[in-house]
Amino acid sequence: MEKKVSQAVIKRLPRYHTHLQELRELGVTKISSRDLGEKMGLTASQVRQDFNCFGGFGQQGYGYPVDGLLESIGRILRLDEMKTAVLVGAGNLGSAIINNFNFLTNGFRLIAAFDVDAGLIGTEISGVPVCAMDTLRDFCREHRPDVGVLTLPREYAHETAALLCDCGIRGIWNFTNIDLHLEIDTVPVENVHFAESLMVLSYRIGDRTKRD
Amino acid sequence: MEKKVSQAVIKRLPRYHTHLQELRELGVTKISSRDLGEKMGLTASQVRQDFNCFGGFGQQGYGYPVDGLLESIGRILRLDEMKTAVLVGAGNLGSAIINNFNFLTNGFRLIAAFDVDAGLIGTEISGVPVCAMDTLRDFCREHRPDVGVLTLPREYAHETAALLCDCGIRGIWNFTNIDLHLEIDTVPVENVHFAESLMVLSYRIGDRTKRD
DNA sequence: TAGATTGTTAATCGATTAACAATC
DNA sequence: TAGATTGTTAATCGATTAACAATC
Repeated sequence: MEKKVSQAVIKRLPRYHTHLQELRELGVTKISSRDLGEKMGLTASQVRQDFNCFGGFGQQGYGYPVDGLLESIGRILRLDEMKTAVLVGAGNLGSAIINNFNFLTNGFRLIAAFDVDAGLIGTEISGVPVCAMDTLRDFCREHRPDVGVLTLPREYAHETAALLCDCGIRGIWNFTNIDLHLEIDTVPVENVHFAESLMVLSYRIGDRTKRD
Repeated sequence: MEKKVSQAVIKRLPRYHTHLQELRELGVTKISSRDLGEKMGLTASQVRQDFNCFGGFGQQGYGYPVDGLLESIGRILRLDEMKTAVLVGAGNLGSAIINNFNFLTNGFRLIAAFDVDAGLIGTEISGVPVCAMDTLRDFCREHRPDVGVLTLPREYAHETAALLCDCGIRGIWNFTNIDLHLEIDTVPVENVHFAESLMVLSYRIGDRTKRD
């Protein structure tokens, strides 16, 4: 029953979720693999293969119920279970993420931020308390956050990641331009590397010029 | 001579670049595919295959010269050509990117930001002037920026992307939680979707629990 | 020359697509 | 029942890995 789910499929799950949410908002109650695929730029075959990694969500001759499918995918992604996160590095990027990113709709409660800046410590950013960096260890031991968000300068990324792992963190969301995933492979790491993304864009627009 | 370069290879190029930069800083002058692969979590074969998409950068019996390889990859990614960018939406996320992200080291000059907030218009963020949203069209016609950075509310993403395309933008760097790449396929779009990344992490830590 | 390591071809592996029987 | 569409198996395609001759 339990098929091994490939990385490619997992990366598509959030997109399915987003598109299904959109459909639900539009009042659509059922969708065929063909229509969903078309909307997302995938083949109907691929959509069905993807869903069947987790079991039969559809009904022959009818399609997939939007609500049920959305809930199933949400459960697979564990969006229904509330998890907690701490953010390390409450500077520009860190505070932007606190202010902008909706942790709650993604199943996370951001319980604290940490920084070395004395001017920030003791304040709140969008309701999230900013604590002193040297209280991070004790805080994690006490509150056992599930995920650590790294938005600090790259120089401190490794040691902080190590500290978090040491305190039993379950995952790291890494905004640092450093490949953490290689050294710490006991704990899953997801990277958000702005520069890599822009470089790919740079390559792709360059390519385009040649064609003109 | 011109092999088709796969998406997978292109996505690895920025990582090669970063790792080679690191090596150069450490004073390393040559590296074998085996050692580079080990450092990056790839096989030696894959490293050689990747580089040979673009031509023979190495020397048999010796390896790859770090400097030369770095420069070649930089040129492939067009990091050596200076391009220009405008940012649309100078709120929290937008200003964080302006303040934090080093456009210059990625071959871009951020020449202006645009917003509807009268309080921001006329100010500067890290030396980047913030202009009124309704001047965007004229500005683009005059200055012909290469890339548009979308950090505005998702509701306005589509119309703004359309406007930019209309003014001859060559690429879009999209921070909006919307799949732009499907509708506008004349212009390359690179997406930075925070939520998707966190959902994948959520899935992966969930998975881990079962094993314990 | 001997050792090392590339460039490149062939083999393998995995993911996507196509096809179709099952069934709502 | 007839039409539609899934679930699933088989075929294809592409990417990764292995192997090895070329050569520095």
